[in-house]
Amino acid sequence: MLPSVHTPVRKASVFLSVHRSLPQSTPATVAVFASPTSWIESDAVAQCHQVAALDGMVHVAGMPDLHPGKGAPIGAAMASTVLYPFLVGSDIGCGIAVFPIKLKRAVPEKLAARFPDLDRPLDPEQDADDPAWAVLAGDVPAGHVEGLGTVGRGNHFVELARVDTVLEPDHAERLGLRAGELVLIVHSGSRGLGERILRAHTEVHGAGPAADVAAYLAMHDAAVRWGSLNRRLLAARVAHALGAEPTTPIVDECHNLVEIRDGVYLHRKGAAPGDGRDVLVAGTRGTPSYLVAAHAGAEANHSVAHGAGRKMSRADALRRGRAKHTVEELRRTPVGSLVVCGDRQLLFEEAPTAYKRIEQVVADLVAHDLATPVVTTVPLVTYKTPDVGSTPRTARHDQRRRRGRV
DNA sequence: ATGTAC
Repeated sequence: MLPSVHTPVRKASVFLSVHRSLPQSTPATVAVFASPTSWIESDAVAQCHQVAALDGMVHVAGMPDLHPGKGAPIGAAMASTVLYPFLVGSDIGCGIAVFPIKLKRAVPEKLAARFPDLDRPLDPEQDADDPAWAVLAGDVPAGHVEGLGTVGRGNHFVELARVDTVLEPDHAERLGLRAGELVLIVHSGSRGLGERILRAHTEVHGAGPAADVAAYLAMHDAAVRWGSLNRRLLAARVAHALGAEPTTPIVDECHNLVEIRDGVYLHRKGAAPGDGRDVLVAGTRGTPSYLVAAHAGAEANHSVAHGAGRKMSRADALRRGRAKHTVEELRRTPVGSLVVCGDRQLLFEEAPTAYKRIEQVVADLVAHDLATPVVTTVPLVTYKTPDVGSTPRTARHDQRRRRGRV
């Protein structure tokens, strides 16, 4: 239920709340694009108002996947005359890309076993014949070679999915998508690079504005390029391992970044650019995703949701999930897909029940005229982190292996 | 979400 501080305003048949945060010389507006029945935590709305009270803030738009983050809400687009690095967060350049992939047969059990270890960085010797290297033509942004080709943790994943329902046939055709065809969906960011950039700022300025905007933006832009490059590396790596040709993405939008738009800094944290772009709104490890044509206007800060959005904190998902689910039912989902995840804790944290219903999130985007669904995709194999082998390993061994030293 | 410290 939405907190009482919200003043619901009926707009046609949809719900939208717009109000001002006081006191401030030029008060910022807050708008949350969700229906009254959608699950939005009051803590997340409170974070929107905290952000709205910051110096220079103009407008805060909460997406239907809005949920509380560390200091700032996730699923929000925040326009300000001042650039705040913490409103982008540490995973600068995180985004979701969609790559067509052609496979003769798609048996989840067989393909799951063929996924490469995406915790291990690309190795010049071990992966010498990997076509992923071709993606690296030219310089690596910021010279950051560490972690290239790794997917990371948290909500990041690489998923082999099948195009299911085609809702906009002409648009789908333009993207080269037909029902039954396969895609790789890659959700990953700038790994250690973005984290390093935010930390360098935070150590000196905390949650304050960027002191040297040009310097921050130069590093930020490199992290955004690094993230996109890494998604291509990941897709090429997986395609190679599955015996398919690497492809270029038909969709690749970054949902953690800042851009200069209409003369202000538009920070996006878990909000994808929604101005005439195609965006993959990720479901969960066990539910469909929606590829949408986004057409969000100024009131939504030209943004759309980036996924289902967490309904439970990681701690709650772990505690409640252990009582509710077995590892087996999380590894084999209701839609028949497999989840490759050797980390039991992560499996519970990322359980579909820990997330909002993607159908409701997309319905909210549609109701507010922010996006039009083009196709749905259904997972076949979702890769999170390597399956644990039969040989017990020490934590130190796992750490070394992730860094490519074993 | 992250690398690192506990």
